[in-house]
Amino acid sequence: MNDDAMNLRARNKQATREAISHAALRLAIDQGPHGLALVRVQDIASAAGVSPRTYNNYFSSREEAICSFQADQSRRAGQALAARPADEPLDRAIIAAMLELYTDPEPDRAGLRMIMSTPELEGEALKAFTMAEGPLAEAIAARAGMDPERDLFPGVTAAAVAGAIRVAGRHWLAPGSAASFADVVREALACVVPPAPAPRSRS
Amino acid sequence: MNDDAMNLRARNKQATREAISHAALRLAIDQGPHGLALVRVQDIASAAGVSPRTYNNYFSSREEAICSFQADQSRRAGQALAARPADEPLDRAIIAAMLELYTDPEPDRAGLRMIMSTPELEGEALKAFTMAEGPLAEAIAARAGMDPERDLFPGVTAAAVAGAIRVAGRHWLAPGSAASFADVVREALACVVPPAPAPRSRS
DNA sequence: CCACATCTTGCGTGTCACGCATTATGTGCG
DNA sequence: CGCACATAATGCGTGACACGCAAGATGTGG
Repeated sequence: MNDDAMNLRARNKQATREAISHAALRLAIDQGPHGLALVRVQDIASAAGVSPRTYNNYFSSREEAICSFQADQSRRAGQALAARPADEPLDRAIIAAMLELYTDPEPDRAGLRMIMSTPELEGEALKAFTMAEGPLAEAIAARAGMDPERDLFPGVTAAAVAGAIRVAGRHWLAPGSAASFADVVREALACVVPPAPAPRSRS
Repeated sequence: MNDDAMNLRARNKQATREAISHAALRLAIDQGPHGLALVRVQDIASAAGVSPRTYNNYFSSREEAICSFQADQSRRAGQALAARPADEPLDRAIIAAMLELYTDPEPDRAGLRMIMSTPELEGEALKAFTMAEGPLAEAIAARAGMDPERDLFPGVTAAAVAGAIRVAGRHWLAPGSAASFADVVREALACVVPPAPAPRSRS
């Protein structure tokens, strides 16, 4: 009961959080990448059914609210990789994990285009994608038997993977690309993922 | 004469721009990563010897002003790579160019630490490092004989390189790292730079 | 059913970005 | 050598925002 009871409150919080985030992204998409300034905090709050002050209890900027979904997704990158079977080679594990995480439902083109090609959102969008790096680096280090504090490989590889997915997204949004997002991500990751992880420990 | 005359105006602009940026970074460093909110626009403007309104003619946020130096540096990444001899292999060219650009004067530890480990600056800092990617991708594509619009390799590699340098910076700032920044960057780039560029064109 | 914790809300405040009009500072030409 | 023009700097006013604070609403547990 403790769990259920606590979960009730926690889920209310989560629900309003998602309501605000969803409303913010929706309104932003409606106005398009060039009219983001027209999306007022008041609009987001009322669209989410909360007070403007409450909105500010969950997010401290419009940008943060709009990119919240992307940020949450990136935060799961670590556990996505950790969930892969331990005997899978690193490169295959990374590719499989990232495909699961980012292409399980094909991303919403409008939403992704909004957060990736709106100048005012660039900073928050980069923060959102970069949030994958920490957990990813931990998971990579665990797999390669390295110390993420001492060895550069995990952190650098994580950054490369996150960057590859970001570039894949940009490419997928570009006009004239008929490929599925999964194919683009595969091709992008193939450029940076080490076929042989070369798990040398630091000298 | 046209050049000199025009240069006078342009150099005045550049000078005030640098004055503002420098003052902003200086004040931010003085307050430390935890007191950025105490750095008022008015302070930056008066420290730079300009009006607060003028400050806002050059930068539209404190964060942008503080990270301006890093952004300018990143913007030169493309030409740094393009300036390498054409017969140099891609991996060596990238490493040499990045070492020139980012380690020619060893970075200022206080400044780098400020922009890399201040939460409020994270978005702008990422934008600053990411600004290297576009020009870098162009230069890589030119070297590999690829089309940066169609092939993913240039863009992904550029993102990986920028990410590697960012991670190298973080590692270099961590306590207990006695290595020079150049060594850290070398080691980081070794994790992502393709020893053989594998210049296959897209099917 | 009641005391407590947590969430929501309204209000006030200080800061900020920016449009607009005015003044100062270079620029090029007659 | 000035004089018309372009560009930059400044002052002012406005609208919006983030956030601290305290009161009210809503669950939570005994």
